[in-house]
Amino acid sequence: MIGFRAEKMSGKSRARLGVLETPHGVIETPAFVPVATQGTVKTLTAEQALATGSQLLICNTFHLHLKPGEEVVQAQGGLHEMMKWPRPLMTDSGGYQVFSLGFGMDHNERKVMKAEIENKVKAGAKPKNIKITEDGVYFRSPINGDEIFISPKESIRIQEVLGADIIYAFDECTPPSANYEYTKKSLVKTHRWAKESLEARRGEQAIYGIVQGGKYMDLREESARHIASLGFDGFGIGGEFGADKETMRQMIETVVTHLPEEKPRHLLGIGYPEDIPIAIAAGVDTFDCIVPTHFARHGVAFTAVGKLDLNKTVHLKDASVIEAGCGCATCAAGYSKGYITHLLRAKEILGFTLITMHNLHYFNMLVAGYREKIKNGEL
RNA sequence: GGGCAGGUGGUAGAGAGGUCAAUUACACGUGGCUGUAGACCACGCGCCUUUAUGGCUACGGGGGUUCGAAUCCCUCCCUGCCCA
Repeated sequence: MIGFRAEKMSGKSRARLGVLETPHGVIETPAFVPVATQGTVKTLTAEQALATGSQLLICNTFHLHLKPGEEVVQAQGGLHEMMKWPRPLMTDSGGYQVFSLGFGMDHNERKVMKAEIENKVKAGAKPKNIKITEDGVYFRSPINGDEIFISPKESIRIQEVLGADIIYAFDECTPPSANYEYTKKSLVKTHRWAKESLEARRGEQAIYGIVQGGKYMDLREESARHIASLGFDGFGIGGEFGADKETMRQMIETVVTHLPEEKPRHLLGIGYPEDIPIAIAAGVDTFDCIVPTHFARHGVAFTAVGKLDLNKTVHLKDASVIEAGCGCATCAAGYSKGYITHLLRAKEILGFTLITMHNLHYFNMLVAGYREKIKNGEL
């Protein structure tokens, strides 16, 4: 089980400084949560991930069920032991894959759309590669085409075998292109699945319910109220929030207003550095995002002055580090931009590791800075 | 000296008379990426412009055949292998 206490509430926003206690240690919140989908922060050892200042990781139920299978993880002593990650873990339920392997794949749709889009997913629409039923979702394994059925009960069963500290209810992450009617119908299902997920839990793990509702404010409110009433240990806020950052801010704030103060809130899959203060100010305690790790493998480093594309040949003769004064393992050791650019161009995996370490450190330090600001009454 | 095989865009390598400014890959360039399908994807990549069913110059050099040549013929130059 987990415990959460807010140490300080901001007077300027809904932001709060807190401590989340878990069987594998405490997390100072707000906290950034690196993504470790397949039981690894891609390109890093657990020791390296720890060295970036990461406190909590999120793994993925669907992917670990597929490979290596939860029984293998169990035979390895559970997720923490297998990964050699001594600190807290959460597992996402597989609800995101209902989007990413469903409509997301069909329409080449992203979770966050940069502009208004056509609401082409209407009630009754069916994704090509998966089958969403009232009871659960039939997936096709991207590995070998096997059919994989995940229901709330099955997701919880898998998550209990995996053994993270915090698990999630199974939900449907709706696509940005979903119209009102589709989103509303999906929400009814997600709410029922939330209850079934909660009832399926047998162990001592904390379980978070997930608020959906897409970009529709009334559905978001309804969802927050409903999920808050079910007795979860904490809350995830999923899906997308409309076309611009201001809408996102309002949406998250509204959702948070309807969630109990004494329980932790996790924003799923957000965000870019500029999204982080928005989420924190709206009252979010933890948030995960693939951006620092994913971009690292595409050669992009994050710095105080913006993104730096290290693929570019202009960096080859640059002997300076990614960011002067940066305390990450990469910059502290003096690995130069030129060297990293060379590694990327030579397709040497060390390049990815070096940028991943920098990026995660950058995100973690950014959030540590916001914790400081809350402490000092500046946020 | 003789014989054989070749010379195509940054590189490798297709193409064997019109549909070729030339398949493809790599390299290169520019964008994208928000609970990870993706160490990935998209686009561009001779030059010019009024960006078009546009113009110009191009498949080693020169000459020829043909309505039309990267593709056929002659010749020169160069490269590799084999024989002397």
